[in-house]
Amino acid sequence: MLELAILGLLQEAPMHGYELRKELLAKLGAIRAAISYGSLYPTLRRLQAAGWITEADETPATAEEVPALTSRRGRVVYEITAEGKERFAQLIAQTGPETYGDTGFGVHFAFFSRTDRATRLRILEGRRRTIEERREGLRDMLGRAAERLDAYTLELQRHGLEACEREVRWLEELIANERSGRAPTVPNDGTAGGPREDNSPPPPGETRTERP
Amino acid sequence: MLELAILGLLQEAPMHGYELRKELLAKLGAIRAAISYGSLYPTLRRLQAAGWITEADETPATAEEVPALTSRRGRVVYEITAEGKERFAQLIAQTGPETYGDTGFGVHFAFFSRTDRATRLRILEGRRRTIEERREGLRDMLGRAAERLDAYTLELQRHGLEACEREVRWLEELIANERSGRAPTVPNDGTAGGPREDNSPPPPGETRTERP
DNA sequence: GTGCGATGTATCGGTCCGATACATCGTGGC
DNA sequence: GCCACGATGTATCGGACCGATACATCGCAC
Repeated sequence: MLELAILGLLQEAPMHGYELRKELLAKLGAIRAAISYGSLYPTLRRLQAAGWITEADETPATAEEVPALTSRRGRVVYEITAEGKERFAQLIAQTGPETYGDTGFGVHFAFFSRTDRATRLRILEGRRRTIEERREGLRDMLGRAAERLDAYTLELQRHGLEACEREVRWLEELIANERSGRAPTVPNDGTAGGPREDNSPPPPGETRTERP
Repeated sequence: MLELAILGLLQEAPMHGYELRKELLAKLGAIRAAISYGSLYPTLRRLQAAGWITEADETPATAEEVPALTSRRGRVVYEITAEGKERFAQLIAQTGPETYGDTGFGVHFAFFSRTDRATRLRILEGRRRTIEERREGLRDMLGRAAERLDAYTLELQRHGLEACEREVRWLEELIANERSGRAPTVPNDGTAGGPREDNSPPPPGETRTERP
């Protein structure tokens, strides 16, 4: 998952580790509370060894050429390679069971603007399926095994069930939106690259319910 | 986290690995989709090495004494020791940052019926604090950095924000309930003819010492 | 001039997951 | 009669990720 996220972010701009982590937190903040250096740096080294990213020189060209009086242990800026972009495209398009788990789905979703619509639909429907199954499991639990469990455990299940129902509804909305031909690759800054088959308004956007 | 859950479950009855996993899934189904044997069995061995659980003989005494014609690779039933109960009490009472994360909170909550009220309140309030901070982070993101992010990422944040608001409201309710001396809001009629020794969900309970 | 928080790179031990292997048991279909 | 198949059951391996920790530089407030 980290691999996919790093490759995706480096497609927007070259970055060094610290920056990458902040962007990761900004983009995935809704689904992951933290990204550890203990997984980030090893992953970067792995990606570099695979040839998917490379170190970029950081000399801004305008800077005076200060030679290494201090050994200048500076930041290491990474940029994605052509093979890296290919790898990203492959990872983003291939779906499996792990694509529908909480983290996997979140990461894939965060890069939907670089995903073609067919894949987006496949992922949204797979996720819906997964959540529906989880929902049914919780319903069974609350029905059949209720008397075996204490009130707190029951309340936890009830809350989980509600979250499932809510997410299914959210997914329905997103799926309907994709099908109806909206669902844009949003024209953000000029950094092109993603698949692009239409324009027009964002996902559900303003179709909010309640919230006084 | 697994350690805590295993110790908690074995306090209700001795169990073997397979059974333990099913009970774990039943109790934690709302917060964990799966429990892997790859973590369960090593943890069991660790707990046994620490003296917190032991293997129990499984011979039902009524069975005919069939000697090992087949090597009888049977199930291994574990039961908790006195030290294990002590360990559980210590783990359940001690709160730290990891107590307020998604998994940690869920596991602690699932064993609230074995937790004294002061600790329950401490955990609920710590969790609320954590979620409130996550919520503020997402709000900032949606406010300040909105134009840097594409529509899908934004939608993900929005959905995450809503989930945070929802959970905070849920926690408020639970906290109010704890303070007022009631059990969690259970929609079902009580009357659970508890098969277990420890079927007192309601609040005024203190930590108990069962097993005469 | 010095303490301190942000920036920045890096490793280590440990937890947990997913895949895999393998063996037993009961049941229903042929 | 028998056998395929799914449930039960124990177990290991490699890999992903986390949390703690270490250390070094920079700007700035006091």
